[in-house]
Amino acid sequence: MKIATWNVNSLNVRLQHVLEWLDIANPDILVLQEIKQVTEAFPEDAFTEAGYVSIASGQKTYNGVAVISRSQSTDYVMDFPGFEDPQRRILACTIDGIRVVNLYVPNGQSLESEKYEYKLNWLQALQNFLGSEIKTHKNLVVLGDFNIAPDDRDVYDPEKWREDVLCSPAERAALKKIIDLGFVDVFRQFEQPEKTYSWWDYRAAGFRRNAGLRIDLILASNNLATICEASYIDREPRSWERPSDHTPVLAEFSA
DNA sequence: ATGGTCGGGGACCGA
Repeated sequence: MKIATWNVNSLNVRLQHVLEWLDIANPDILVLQEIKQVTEAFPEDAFTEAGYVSIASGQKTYNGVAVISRSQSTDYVMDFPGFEDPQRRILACTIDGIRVVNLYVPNGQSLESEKYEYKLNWLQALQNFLGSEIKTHKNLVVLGDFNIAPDDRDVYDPEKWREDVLCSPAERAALKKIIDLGFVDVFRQFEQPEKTYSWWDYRAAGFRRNAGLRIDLILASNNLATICEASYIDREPRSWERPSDHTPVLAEFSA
């Protein structure tokens, strides 16, 4: 079972990249963020032709999440219970007995911004939701664009980013509380090359200089983590023409 | 700086 996450920064623009990558990587499940289109515009037929079923939760212009899978998905959740939010940032479903939670965590903009407050509130709602999900689903995988670099190892220039959004102590503490519910950041279960990132700024030749961050994560429940056989980042699509600023992150599970 | 969206210029958003 190969599971992947990719923030595509507009599926309208990136559909051919996604189809090409599905053909190369052949994941069983691919979750997407920032599809930036209304649900009705989601290109379901293109994924059907590629041999996948899909489900999307979109909105105009911003955000939007989708799940593409070889097997049918069921039991959808597209909102945190009791947390009013017009922004489409979560899509939970069950596939082949695995509970999959696809996330597009708010960016936060800056530590002084109201969007940062929204980010922290959103992370609290996520923690509440996952606290309940993990009780009912032994095999749970939570993956997506977390917009948090968990550790200084995940930042190309930690000193520069120390008190900045994506790296601030409050965000990292919120992530730790979520992981402490009973998850493993599976990428760190395995030996990895130094300076491995999942996002690079379009500006100032970020990718060429490898000035990146690891902010796209795959958290497996402790039970599921025991059958995780590999986790890695595929830099290739970031080198394609007119790429997303993120690249796919993968994990492989036995059975 | 760069890229996407909406809209028809330039503001907003991203990380």
